[in-house]
Amino acid sequence: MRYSKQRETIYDVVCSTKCHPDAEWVYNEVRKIIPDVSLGTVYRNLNSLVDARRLDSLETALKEVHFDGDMSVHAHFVCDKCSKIYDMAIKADAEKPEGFKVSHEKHIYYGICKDCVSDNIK
Amino acid sequence: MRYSKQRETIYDVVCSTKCHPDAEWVYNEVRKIIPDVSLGTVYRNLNSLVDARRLDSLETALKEVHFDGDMSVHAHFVCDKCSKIYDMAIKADAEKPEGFKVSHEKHIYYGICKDCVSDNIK
DNA sequence: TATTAAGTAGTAATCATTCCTACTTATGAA
DNA sequence: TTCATAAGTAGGAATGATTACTACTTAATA
Repeated sequence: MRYSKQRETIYDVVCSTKCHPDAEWVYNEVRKIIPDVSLGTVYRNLNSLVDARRLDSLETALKEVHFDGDMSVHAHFVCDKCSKIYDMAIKADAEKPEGFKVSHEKHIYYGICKDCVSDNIK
Repeated sequence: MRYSKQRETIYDVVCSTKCHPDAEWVYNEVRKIIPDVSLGTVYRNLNSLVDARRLDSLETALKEVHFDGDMSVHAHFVCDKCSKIYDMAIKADAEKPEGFKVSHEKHIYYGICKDCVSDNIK
């Protein structure tokens, strides 16, 4: 994989936020740095960065694809109400099935986040 | 939610297989029972069954949506080579932070399955 | 600095999924 | 058992996120 300014900018943009952005958000941020970047380039590179295991992707209940530059093994919590995505620590890691080669894993919890729970009480 | 023959047939079809089918597969199976069922009806009911927590959905690395009638908490292993989906015992659990209401969870492992690993050795 | 294969911008095409409309049916009340 | 009505459906059109295509550009290597 050859160096490209576009790909590294896309990578930096995803890594510099904790908001778990989607492709459109990344596109808009990258345009602030490379105004004529194309949306296709953003999609292509997000995918190749995920394939290269430099980024992670996750899907919300609404089937939106979001990206995460934090490649440490951790879980996500997606709020069904406000759609905010939270990072969560993984507690236990148990037995691996014999003969299967796990290359990466996704742990997503869905529900109502702290903020939305307290909004309901008000 | 009112009874409909279409919805119950769709539910039965998903529950009667362990293959974690996608919408198209369900559509073709349901057509064997209700020949003039429409694809829109299959999509609408798969979604409403997921919303009603009677079915589960999961996405492969290729962003295909698959369905599962087994609502017990378990993980999935998706083979990056043959795309087969396996059921697995839960390996990882997250620290559920105070105040968050978890309604359901997804645990997906990606990699190479036992069969494909041994194919490579041959 | 010349070669070339990988990468890009811009735009067109794709296709899984959703939306729309007129018709059908389950359900509960009278 | 009608009847009213709101939920559900078939069939087809529309949507929109993502991918594909093409001519141009650029990184990497000799």
